[in-house]
Amino acid sequence: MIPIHIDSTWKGTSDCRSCGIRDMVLFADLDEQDFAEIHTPIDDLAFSSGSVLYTEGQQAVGLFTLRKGMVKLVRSTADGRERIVRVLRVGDVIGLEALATARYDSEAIALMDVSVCRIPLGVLHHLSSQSPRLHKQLMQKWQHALKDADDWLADLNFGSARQRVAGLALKMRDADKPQFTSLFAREDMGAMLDLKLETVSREISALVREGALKPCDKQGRRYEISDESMLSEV
Amino acid sequence: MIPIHIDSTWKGTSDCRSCGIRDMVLFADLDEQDFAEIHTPIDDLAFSSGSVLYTEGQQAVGLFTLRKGMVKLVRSTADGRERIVRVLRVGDVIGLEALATARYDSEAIALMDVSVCRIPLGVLHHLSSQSPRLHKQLMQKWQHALKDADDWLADLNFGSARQRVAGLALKMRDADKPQFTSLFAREDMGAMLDLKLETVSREISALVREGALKPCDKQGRRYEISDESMLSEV
DNA sequence: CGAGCGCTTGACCGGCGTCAACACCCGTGG
DNA sequence: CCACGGGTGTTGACGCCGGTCAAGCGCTCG
Repeated sequence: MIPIHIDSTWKGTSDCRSCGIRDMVLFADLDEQDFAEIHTPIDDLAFSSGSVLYTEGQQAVGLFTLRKGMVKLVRSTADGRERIVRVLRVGDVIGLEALATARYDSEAIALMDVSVCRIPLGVLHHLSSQSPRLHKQLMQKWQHALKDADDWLADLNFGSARQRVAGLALKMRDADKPQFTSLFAREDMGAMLDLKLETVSREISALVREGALKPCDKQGRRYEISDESMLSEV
Repeated sequence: MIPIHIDSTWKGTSDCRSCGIRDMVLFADLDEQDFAEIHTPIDDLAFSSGSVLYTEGQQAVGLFTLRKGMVKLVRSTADGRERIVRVLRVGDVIGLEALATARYDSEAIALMDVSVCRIPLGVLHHLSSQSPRLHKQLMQKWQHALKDADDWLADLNFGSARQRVAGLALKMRDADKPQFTSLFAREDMGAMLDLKLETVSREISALVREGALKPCDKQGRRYEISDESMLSEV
C-alpha cells in the first residue's frame, strides 16, 4: 500500500472576487454585499499526490473547492477492500456532506498534486441564510454531486470490463482538449470499476492495439482518443 | 416488459401537521408560523405497483415524500439496458434534484402500491428562504440521498454475486421487524446488483438451502433472516 | 547502475452468463 | 369448479469472461 502523507501546504488566503475559476464554484453569483458577510479567511491549500484531505467519519472544519488536479473519494467496504466511489475534478466541491453533519462520509485522497481552497462551515451556514444566490448555488452543487454519484453507478459499474474501461476513458476526457484523457494507476482504476488491475491493464492494451487509444506517456496515464466511436459503442 | 401504467389516484390534500410520519420528513421541524407560509395545497397521491411517478428528464412540478411502499430509481444506460440506482423507502424524498433544475434525473417507478404526498416546488423555494428549520432539513435530505447513492455503489455493487445478494437482503430489512426482509422481482434485483436474474435466483436458493434465509411467501418476496451473521460475513 | 515498484503478459481455473427446460402461481374463461 | 395459459421463479448443462497466480519488463529514482 501507498504510505499516507498528510502534508498540506498553506499557500495564503484567497481573494474569491478574483478567483480564476469563480464562474464554476460556489461563490459564482455572490455580489459585494455577500462578500462583505465573509468574516473568516478562506485558506488556499496545496496537497501533494497521495495525501489525504480528510478521512471517513472525521470531524469537519470546512469544505473544499478543487482548483487544480483530481481527488478520489474512497469508502472502505465491509470486507476491508477499498472502493473508489467517484473522482472529483476542477470546480467540484469536496466534502459537501459536512454542511449537514459536520462529518465526512468518505475519505478524500489527492490523485496528483492538487490545490484547493477551504471554506469554513461557519461561513457557509451564515451566508446560505443571508444570500439567496449562495443558496441557489448550493442546491446546484448538491444536485450535481448526486447526479455524479448516480452516473458513476449507472455508467461505469455496469456491463463488461471492456465497456467499463472505455466508459472511464470517455468520462475522464480533458474539458478543454477533448481528444485527450487521463487515466490512473491500474489498481485505482480497478477500485473504480470493480475489476482487478490485470483486467484493466489487459483491456487498455486491447483498446490501444485496436486503435481506439494512443498512449501519450510511458506511465500509462495520458492517452489520446483516436477513435471515439469505438469507445462509445463497444 | 411490464406495461407502463401512469394511473395515480388523488386521495385528498394533506394536513402535514398531523402527518403520521412527520418526524421523518422534510417538514419535521416546522412550526405554526412556517405552516402559515404554505399557500399551495399538498396533494396526497396513490400509485399502483408498476406505475411511473415521473420519467427521466421530465419537467417537474414538485417533489414527493414517500409515505407507504417502495420506489425504484431507474436510469437507462448507453446501451439501452435499465439500471436501478437505488430504491427509496418510507420517509425518503423522491426527486430532490427537481429543486435545483426543475427536471428529474432518473425515472421513478413504484415497486408495489405506494402512497406519497407531492410538495410543489414553489412551496419549497418559498419556505427554504423563510425558514431555517426547513433549510436545515433540506440539507439533511440532500446529504442522506448522496450517502445512500454512495452506499449502493460501495456496498451492493462490489464483490461476488453471493456478497451482493446477501448485502441487499440486509439492506432491505424491515425497519420495525429486523428479522424480516423484502426482496424484489429477480430481474429487478439483477438490475440493482449488476447480475443476471438466474444468478440472483441461484444465490437466493443457496442462502435458503444453507439456512441463512427462510421464505415467508411463495412469490419469493418476503424472507426471514434466520442467520444474520452468515449474511454479513460471507 | 542497481533496486524497487508498477505495468504488462501468459496460463490456468472458477464464477457467472447463456440457453433451455421445467415448475409453480394465479387469473381467466369455459 | 376445473382446465388452460402466461408470467415468473428455479434448476441444469455448458462455455466464456474475468480472476488468480506467476513471470518478466521498463521506468524512475536513489
